[in-house]
Amino acid sequence: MGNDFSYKDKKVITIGIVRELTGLSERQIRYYEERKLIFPERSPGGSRKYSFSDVELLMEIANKIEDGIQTHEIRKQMLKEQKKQSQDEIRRKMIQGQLNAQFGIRKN
Amino acid sequence: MGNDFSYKDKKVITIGIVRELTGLSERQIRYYEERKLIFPERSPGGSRKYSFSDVELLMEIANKIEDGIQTHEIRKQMLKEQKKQSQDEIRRKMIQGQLNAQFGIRKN
DNA sequence: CGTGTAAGGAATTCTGACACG
DNA sequence: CGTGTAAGGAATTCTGACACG
Repeated sequence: MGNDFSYKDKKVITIGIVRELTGLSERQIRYYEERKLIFPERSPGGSRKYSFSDVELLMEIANKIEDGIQTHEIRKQMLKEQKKQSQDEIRRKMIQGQLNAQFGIRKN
Repeated sequence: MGNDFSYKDKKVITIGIVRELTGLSERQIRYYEERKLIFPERSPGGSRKYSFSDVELLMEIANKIEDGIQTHEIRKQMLKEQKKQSQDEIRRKMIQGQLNAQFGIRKN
């Protein structure tokens, strides 16, 4: 149910590669984490690991920073976005649930 | 024309992550490269970088090794596979070319 | 043939801090 | 506030070689 995720959300990219992909400095990338805009995983040794989704998100963040939006403001925007998305998710599931109840379970 | 590739073929994964994803030792991963079964890119400093496709390929290789197939044999199989695929690609393009010639250019 | 390992070095990453503003 | 930088240390990766078989 739901394509969920495959490669795009696997946290496998080290910060040096992210630097190359985004053009951001490691300092910037770590700072955005400090401001709770991005959430890499960690290797056993402590190295940060990012996903392709994270890379995309970092580029969006960079754009907003360039537009003069502060990290605090960006964070609020992102939280609002997340809330909207989870509500959509709930609606989708409720509708799907009703369909299943009426017509039986089928994939998708 | 052709979905080509997106994330799956981007070489962004370091050998330590590949080790975790595949369960292979770094020694094994490097050895399969030495035997020309896998072709990582390199960072400026010399570190190997793999794609998700590489990870999948490594797991197939590992299976064959377990079945007692030698690297040299695996390499021959892979070359044969590649030849078949590129021939399919050529046929596909020729047919597409004829269609374009008769009915004009359109996407896909 | 395929893999483990110890060796030494180089590249990569980490944190906390100072600086500027 | 957002970012650069030098500092010191730790984790990561690299190569070439010896070993076993």
